[in-house]
Amino acid sequence: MRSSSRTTTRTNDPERTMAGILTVATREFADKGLAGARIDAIADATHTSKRMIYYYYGSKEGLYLAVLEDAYRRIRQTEGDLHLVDLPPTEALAKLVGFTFDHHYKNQDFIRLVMSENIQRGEYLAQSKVIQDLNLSVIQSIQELYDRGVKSKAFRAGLDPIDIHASISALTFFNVSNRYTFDLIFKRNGHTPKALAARRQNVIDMVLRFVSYSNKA
Amino acid sequence: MRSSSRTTTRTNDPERTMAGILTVATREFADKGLAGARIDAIADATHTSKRMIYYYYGSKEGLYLAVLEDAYRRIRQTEGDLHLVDLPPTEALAKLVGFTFDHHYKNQDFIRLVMSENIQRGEYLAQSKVIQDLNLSVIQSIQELYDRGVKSKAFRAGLDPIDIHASISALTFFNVSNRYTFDLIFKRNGHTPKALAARRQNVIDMVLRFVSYSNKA
DNA sequence: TACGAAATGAACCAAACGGTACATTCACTT
DNA sequence: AAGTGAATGTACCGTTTGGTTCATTTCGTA
Repeated sequence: MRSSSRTTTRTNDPERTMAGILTVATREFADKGLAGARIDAIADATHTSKRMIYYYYGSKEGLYLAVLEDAYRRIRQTEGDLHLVDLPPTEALAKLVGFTFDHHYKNQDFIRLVMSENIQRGEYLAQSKVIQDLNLSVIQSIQELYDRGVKSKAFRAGLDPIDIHASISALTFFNVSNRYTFDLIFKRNGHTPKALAARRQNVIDMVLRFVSYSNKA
Repeated sequence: MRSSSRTTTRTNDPERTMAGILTVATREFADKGLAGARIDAIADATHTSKRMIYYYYGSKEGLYLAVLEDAYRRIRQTEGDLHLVDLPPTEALAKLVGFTFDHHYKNQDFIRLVMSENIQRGEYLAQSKVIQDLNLSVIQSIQELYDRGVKSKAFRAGLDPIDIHASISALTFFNVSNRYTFDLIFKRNGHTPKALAARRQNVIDMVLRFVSYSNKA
């Protein structure tokens, strides 16, 4: 006696199954971290079963790694085409910072995964062969843009593009990563559209003033 | 038949027991996060037993909350006496930023706990009655120092002390919180004494340039 | 159209884990 | 010195959880 009358036509669709698992798993891992995430919870939220998770990803950690890699891959994809080369250096940098700010804000899952990964001392990121050859483009963009700025006397010389990137990341990442503790301690809501816009502008200003030769306005 | 010959002299020392548990638990929670931490692991690393953990702290979450509160309490204690009032505004701000940078670097456990807490959306920090009335002093310091700076025309007007604090926190926090993923992706070691000193100086410069009226030097 | 590999479902398992029951010992008060 | 509540040790328990076993169905292909 199985599904009595109905034709039970099961359709095999491995790619869809895998993608479905990955989507659900991303949410769960971003939400709870590796240790806090539950395979059963992921399975339940999927249109498939726990059996399939192990069939395709082998283990909880395998799934986590796949999620991590996919998250980085997606982040890389949306970056890139900002056409910074077409803009004068100051505007280009402002655009890059503003974009990064928005980008981090829109990809909180990614931020949370990165936090998770840092709590585990980068253990899984270190295992990934895929991830470690991708973020160079950002640095190249900054390098190119910075060199132009120095040449045109808009920027001061002697700065390290990776250091500039670190500052941009820090300011934009923190805005998302620490929002809960920060807002709680200072009893405010830093994520109203208004507060967010103000913070965004200050972050941009901060970076511009850091690289600028002089900083009026 | 119990410990056969020896006198078995057990010494009761509740305060020591509690403090011991807290110390070990802090390390474990900072290391693995709330979900990743293991009560058995904490118990084993203690000079006492799991029974005592529940006797004093009630539950895993009770212990975690105690750890969180204690960590914030300790951070607050070491802050405070910087005597910024005695310094001219620019120097005072530089000192505050530098101190915060070092302070975060020296208290990585605290950083990791805060990360953990943000992954859980501040759920436990929100429960704490103790924590939420402490960080005002930092803001007051910045406010005082900033006002002096504006008055002496060293700083430009119109900035928000909480926003300045956010920037200082972001730059110094990120340096610790994201060290693993950052170093991995950029294939470098940002935590040699040399790299650290350079980064520290840049962070200070960045904040000073942000508030400065003009920024030569 | 028969065949075999890929894909899927349902039930099950052993270990890990948070938490507790029960008995015992310490240390302070009177 | 007895009595009492606080403090501690040992052993145990029920559930959760990552992972698996076994059987079945799908579907491209020979």
